[in-house]
Amino acid sequence: MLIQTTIRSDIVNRPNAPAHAVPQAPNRALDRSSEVNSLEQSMLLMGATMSYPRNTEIFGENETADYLYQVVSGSVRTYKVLSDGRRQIGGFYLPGDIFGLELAGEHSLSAEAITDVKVLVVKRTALNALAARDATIAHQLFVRTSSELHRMQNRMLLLVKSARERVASFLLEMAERAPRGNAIELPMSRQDIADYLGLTIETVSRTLTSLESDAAIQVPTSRRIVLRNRSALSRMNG
Amino acid sequence: MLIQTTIRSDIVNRPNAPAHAVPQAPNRALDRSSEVNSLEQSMLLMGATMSYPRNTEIFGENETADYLYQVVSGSVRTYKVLSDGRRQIGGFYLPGDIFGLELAGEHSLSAEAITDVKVLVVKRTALNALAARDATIAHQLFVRTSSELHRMQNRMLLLVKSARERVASFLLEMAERAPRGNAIELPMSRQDIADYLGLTIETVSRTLTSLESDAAIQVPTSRRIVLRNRSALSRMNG
DNA sequence: CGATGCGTTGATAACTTTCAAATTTAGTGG
DNA sequence: CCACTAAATTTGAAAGTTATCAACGCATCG
Repeated sequence: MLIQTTIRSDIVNRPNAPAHAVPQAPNRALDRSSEVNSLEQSMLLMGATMSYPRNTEIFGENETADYLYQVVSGSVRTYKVLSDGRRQIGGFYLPGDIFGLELAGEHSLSAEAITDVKVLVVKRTALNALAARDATIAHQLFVRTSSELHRMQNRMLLLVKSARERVASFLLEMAERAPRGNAIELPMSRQDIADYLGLTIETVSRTLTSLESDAAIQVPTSRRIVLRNRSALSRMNG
Repeated sequence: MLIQTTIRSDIVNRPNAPAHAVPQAPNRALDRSSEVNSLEQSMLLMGATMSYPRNTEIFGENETADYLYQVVSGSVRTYKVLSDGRRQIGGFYLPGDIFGLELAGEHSLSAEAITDVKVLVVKRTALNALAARDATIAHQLFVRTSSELHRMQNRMLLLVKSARERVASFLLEMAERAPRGNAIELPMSRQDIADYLGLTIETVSRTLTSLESDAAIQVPTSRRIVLRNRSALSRMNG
């Protein structure tokens, strides 16, 4: 059985910030930073940094999953292509996020660089060996897998809603993950968003336009979105 | 952060079979049965059996998650109700399946008995204590959480598809989980199926009728479905 | 029986996709 | 730096899919 697991760091660096930058967010991550650091520090010690240009593949579905990745800078998407050509995006990974953790031997999704990307690459066998003798590391892996499961459950709830609700949820999710006040800098295209939400690009575009005319958001450029009324967006979330 | 985790046993007993029955399936579960048994046997030793009548609550969203449950007989659904009254079903649990494993203190979904149900109830603290001193148990918990994540990912793929594809996937999933040849005995109502697939009962009903007229299935009674052409159903799966 | 719950079927409305075209943005070479 | 081409996004109109509203059938249960 193939498992594609993704782990989100509690400490999300700003896009393009150097990997070793101290997170400037004065948020809740601090109260368990020591735990977070032990896994992240281990990865930093064991890992090598790799660069991938925009739109290149990091790993492919069904390749052996020998490595685990953490985004240093840039953004990554994982995806699956169905037999009829439709593409479903599994997730977006921002700096600090971990992706590509497989339980079994093969990746169940492919991963691509959305922008030029730097990733920290860690050998899976090395991390497993560490987890075997360090219960803290093992626990963190478990916790993060569980977190990812929780995220999936929310995603599941999202996917049964209307286009408007899906887009609103997506915007709130992105705003939470890369906080810059009320503005969001989207690294991904409309097509990526559409394939993430299970909609078409036209529907995503129209929905954004509609949210803008309702004064819930503002779209100064296609990749930049300002949240004008978060509570309205939250209400759409069900 | 609230985590609702669910674990599916590799050994799925037939509905209504006694908990201690030796699984009669001559399938792939055997090659790691010793591992599977150690968790299941531990639960059996530590747990107490409880009964819940049809349509009663086993636990509620936001209740403290002190226990973990394994279905002995009957079927269970987990669900979440959105603020506008819509209900999304998180999963169906058949005999052998484990549900209600939370990472944090509270359940993120509610659980109800679909039919009269017997469940094995295990104190979470007891199982955690066991996992702390038995790496095999801890590993099994991790593996099963990962498995659940994998199932969620497939579910995610399912939810972006058409009504026909969703229903086909649902039928194949149920057929795989409770194998009785080509017939499926559904414990849940059309409303449950609809809330699981993110559709309305009318659409589910019409889709079943349509699949029947295409000779892909046969619906002798509303709760009993015979798969007549699995490859046709699989093709719909993308 | 009559009431009630569940499932099916029909007609219509709402929403999303599809197909097509216009517009804006980004990238490239002079 | 500007002009040009290609790519991405937005907008429009029509078609397709699913939801909604309504009615009917069927079984169960008091």
